[in-house]
Amino acid sequence: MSTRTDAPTRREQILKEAARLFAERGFHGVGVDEIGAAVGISGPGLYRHFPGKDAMLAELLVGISERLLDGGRRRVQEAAGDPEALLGSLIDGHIDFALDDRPLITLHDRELDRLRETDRKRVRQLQRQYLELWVTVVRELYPAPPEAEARATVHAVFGLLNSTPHIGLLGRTAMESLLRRLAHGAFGSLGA
Amino acid sequence: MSTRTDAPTRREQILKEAARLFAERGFHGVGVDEIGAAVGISGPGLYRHFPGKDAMLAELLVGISERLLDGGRRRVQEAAGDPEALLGSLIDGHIDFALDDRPLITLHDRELDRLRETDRKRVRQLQRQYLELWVTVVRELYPAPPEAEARATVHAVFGLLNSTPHIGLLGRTAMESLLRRLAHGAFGSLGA
DNA sequence: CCATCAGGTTAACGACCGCTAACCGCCTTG
DNA sequence: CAAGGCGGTTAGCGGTCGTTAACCTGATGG
Repeated sequence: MSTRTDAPTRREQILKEAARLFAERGFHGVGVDEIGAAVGISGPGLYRHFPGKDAMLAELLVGISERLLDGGRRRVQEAAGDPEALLGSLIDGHIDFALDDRPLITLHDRELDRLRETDRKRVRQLQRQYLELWVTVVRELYPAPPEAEARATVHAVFGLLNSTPHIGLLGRTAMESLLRRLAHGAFGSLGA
Repeated sequence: MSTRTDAPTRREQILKEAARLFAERGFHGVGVDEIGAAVGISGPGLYRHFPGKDAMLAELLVGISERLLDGGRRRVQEAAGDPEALLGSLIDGHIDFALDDRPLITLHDRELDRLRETDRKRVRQLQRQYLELWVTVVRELYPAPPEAEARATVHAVFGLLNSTPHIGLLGRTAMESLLRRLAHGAFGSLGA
């Protein structure tokens, strides 16, 4: 667990505020002037840090997809050979992500089509690989259902876990354990 | 079950295509010319049927919210006194909706903030009432969890059921029964 | 101590978008 | 058969948006 203590760079500030604004009002609904204002500079000043508005969205989506996949792969390494523990670990990791980076989780399946084809393909590939991690372990644990069904199940559980943006009043840890229970309950129904 | 055989009106064509386009590219990402082109007329021709682009989105969102709530209330009437059957009925109804009106389900929690305050409040109120239907029956069936938890659970299951936009290759009926099983599995975890 | 450069500023341009204006043909109906 | 309105059309206006141009300033380092 490496925690950063140094101040965020201007680039990072911009990305964070852009993520929040894009999630709130949609990519096309946010102007560069607003993003600039959110970090205390004015619109065109952003172009010292990014070649364009598209590039900000691209970096956000590629970034989150890479971090999700990396985290998933790390967990596969750690819990190799114990599918049950691994699935639990993947669920916990995804929940942490959904609760910590709410705007990014929102963007991640909402604004994908606003990317240039190159970036979009890259993001989709990363997402597919991440999903594949889940599908593999789900199929080890529940061999009965056909692959398409396992895939759809994982998708649906993602939808369940990512539903968190809408909610507030339950507290972080309570929400965490609730989502964990619900996800396990959903997967469990594959065995019955 | 009342099925319509008469041809759709121009208004209905417009709403359907607008829903599809809004879901695909976002409200701000679609121009009125595109919507017009999708129904074979050109941009400004739409203003013979709607006072503006906002009004199309408003009618779509209010419409879907009302239909969801009406269907839910009907099911509450039909299955009154049998919470288990009622929850099953609500789940089935929501699944039908999610599979039949995919673009609308997408819009419904994605573009709500693009509405004028009046319409937004109305939609939110309808959504809240619909959610309340679910929360009531869930609390009857699983009295242990506090209300906030029941509410978050219903939200999460909505996320699960609405995840269907992303998927295709499983076939309508297979998807239907899978989602039903997953939703019951998630709710079931509240009793353990 | 001056040159450089990173990181800002404001002005402005061209494209696009929602919407209005003005016009028109066709069906309906008294 | 004339009148009117329904449902279109094209032209164009005003505003906004992403981006570029030109300029400025304070810190840095040889």
